[in-house]
Amino acid sequence: MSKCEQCIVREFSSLKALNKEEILRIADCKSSYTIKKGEPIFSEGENVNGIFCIKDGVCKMTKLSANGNEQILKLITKGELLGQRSMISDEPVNLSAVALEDMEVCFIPKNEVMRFFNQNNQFSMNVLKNICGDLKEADDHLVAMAQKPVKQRLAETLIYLFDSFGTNPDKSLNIKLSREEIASMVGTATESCIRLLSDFNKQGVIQLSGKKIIIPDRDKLSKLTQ
Amino acid sequence: MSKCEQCIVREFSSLKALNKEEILRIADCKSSYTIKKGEPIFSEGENVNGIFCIKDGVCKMTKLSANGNEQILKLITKGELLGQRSMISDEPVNLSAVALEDMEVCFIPKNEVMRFFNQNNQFSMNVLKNICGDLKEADDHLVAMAQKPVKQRLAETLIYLFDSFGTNPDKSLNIKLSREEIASMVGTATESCIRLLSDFNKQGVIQLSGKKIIIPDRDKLSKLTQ
DNA sequence: TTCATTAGATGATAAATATCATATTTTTTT
DNA sequence: AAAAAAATATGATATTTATCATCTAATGAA
Repeated sequence: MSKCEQCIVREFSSLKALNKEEILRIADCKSSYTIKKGEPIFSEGENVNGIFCIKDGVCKMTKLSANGNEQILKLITKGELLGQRSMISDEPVNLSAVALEDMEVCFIPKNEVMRFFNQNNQFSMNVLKNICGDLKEADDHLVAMAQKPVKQRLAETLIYLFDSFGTNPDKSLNIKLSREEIASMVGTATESCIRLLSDFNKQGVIQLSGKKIIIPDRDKLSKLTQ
Repeated sequence: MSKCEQCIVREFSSLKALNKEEILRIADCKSSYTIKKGEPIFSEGENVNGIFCIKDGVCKMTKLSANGNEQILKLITKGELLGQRSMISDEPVNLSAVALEDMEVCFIPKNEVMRFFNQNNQFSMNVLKNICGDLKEADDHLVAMAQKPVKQRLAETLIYLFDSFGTNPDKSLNIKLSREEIASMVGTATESCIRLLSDFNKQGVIQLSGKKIIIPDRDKLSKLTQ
């Protein structure tokens, strides 16, 4: 069992506020899991009772809409925490987390996290600011969904992927998503998404090569978001 | 200047965690304002540096989309607080608040609120839980916007208004909104909104009488949301 | 009250998006 | 490697939604 001291999650998340002693305590009580691509870390409605540290890999945060469609709200990647909101609200999680690639995660039980939360002011402030950031993002996202047409939303989604995951040497997006998954980020039908990608390709804003999406010029694509 | 002790905001908001002494302190440092219908309490991008208590009246929380349309994200009514997220993130507000009717509000400067925040654990926990609730709501709302057609979203909006503001004796919604405002809650064109309201009327799910919207049977309307 | 202005309503039409069908390509399984 | 399955692509069409035009009703100012 690792000591958590060198963990990337400690480096990048709210946990950076914890001191050595507190980190050791976590190392003691955490449990580690490997999640295979396609498997859930948790599912909408579950009682999670703790938070997950994403040590490696990427997952999608999804919610089933009433008509059975899955909406992807965001992607979470290594270094981040999952389940903070639900832990604080003391409610079941409202989103599912599903691995997009094989993942390494750790679980820290609620009572431990809440101990730090109550005794370490910097930690609780970090968590709070994180959630505030999520709320702002959610509001922005909501307005885009309500007001922007599919073409603009698709462009925004591609920019989001570019900014969050960067590109490979060939400038293809460094995140593996099916067209169906991109569509459910955008909030549109898979065929519409494919068609628009194809249009972007013809316009020269992106290049499609197999299922790879190449973004030669971020600015050019970015213009399509407004 | 009132003493805040009997204030409805104290009764219903996070402020209920404050003790008598703390409330007196607020009474001392607060400033009271009357906001006329149509006027903003604050606007997107402003540095607010404190929170507002809504003593009376209702306001809309809006955000301008890139194409110049206003989206109404939610309505805030008496007893609630405004500006918590922005104060905690130490950022300009990301939404505008505009009075839908004449309002009574009080402003509490940031340094005072933060003092309570740091010294009164129950208060900070209340604020945190509030923001967590907002985040959950925003996620749900986002999925509805992305996945549901306009007709369903309109029905949801009417249900939201019914549940939040109730009805007059004639079962008309007890909140005054123009068709344009309803449309910008739903995220659609004003004409489309009017047309659908007219359809609902013909279907007998609602009744239109002047600009009043009468909801004789919540359940019947509720069925249109799925 | 009367006029002017704004809000609401509705038709006609255009544009955006979804759906269904089917072909092609890619991936997985055998 | 071959066969099967799944994902991607694209055409045809239907449905949804927006836009523009025009009319009517409601509201506010003189």
